[in-house]
Amino acid sequence: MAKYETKQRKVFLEYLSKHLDEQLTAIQIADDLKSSGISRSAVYRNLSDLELEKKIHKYNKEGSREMYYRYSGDAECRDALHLSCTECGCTFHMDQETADNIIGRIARSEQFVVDKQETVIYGICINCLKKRKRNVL
Amino acid sequence: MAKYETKQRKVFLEYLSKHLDEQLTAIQIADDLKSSGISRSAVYRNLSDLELEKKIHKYNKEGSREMYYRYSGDAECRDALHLSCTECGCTFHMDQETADNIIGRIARSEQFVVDKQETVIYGICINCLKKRKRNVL
DNA sequence: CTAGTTGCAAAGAGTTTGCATGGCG
DNA sequence: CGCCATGCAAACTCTTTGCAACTAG
Repeated sequence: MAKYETKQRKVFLEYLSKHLDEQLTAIQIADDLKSSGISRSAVYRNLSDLELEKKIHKYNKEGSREMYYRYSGDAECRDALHLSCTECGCTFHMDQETADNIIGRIARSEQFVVDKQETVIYGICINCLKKRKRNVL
Repeated sequence: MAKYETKQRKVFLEYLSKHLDEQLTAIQIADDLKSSGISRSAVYRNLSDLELEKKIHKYNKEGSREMYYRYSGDAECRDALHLSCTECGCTFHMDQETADNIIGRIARSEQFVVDKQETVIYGICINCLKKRKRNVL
């Protein structure tokens, strides 16, 4: 897979690099790339190629029907444990030391080896917490 | 919602209680309940009612198109942090002390409040690890 | 030239919905 | 009796696929 560097694939990968770690649906991507002359099926096919290469994470969000894709092309991004805010959708990496500590602790107390790639920890980020407090006051 | 106790709903809830914390697809459930005379749409409708009541968690698994449902009707189950094996699909609760410790640590070092209901930690359980080792040897 | 890639439209799969019927309270 | 829930089938949405045309190497 991904043997030829077509102009569609080039534009597609460029697009993803600009949206590292964002939560995107296939249709969002396809719409954004329509003007660049990339078909919906090319988007789907390239997405699933990347999924097989483990460069993109495919998942879904509570209550929605579509799949979401999170591109984390580089190794650093792939090795990190992700935190994702259910309110604003922002996603970021957990500090490595904290992550390693947590994963070690789970391994010891639960005999369970965490898969960093597969796991996303959901919750509320500090900004959304602050916003909430503001609205309550 | 859920104002009348129909015989379908009764059977449906009974079924779920027997499959606490398991990963089920709507179609699996519908198939299992077909013989009890419950239609596919009733299953879907009851599932989404439960989702609104936060008694069931809806999500999807990497690489599959359908949604999975995990019923955790009782409060204890809802309050626990779940670990799920990507190999055998078994799901269980993290020890409360460990969970609280981890969540506290993330709150402090990342300023991020984990949502236990929404988060599932994926990885490999001890049984599957052992199986793997056996196969390697 | 050969094999991978694309675009289109059609097929698929899972889920949702409209409407008439039936059952709970 | 009134309202909610059910069943059926049709509608929908997102995704995948077959196939012919195209293009990178």
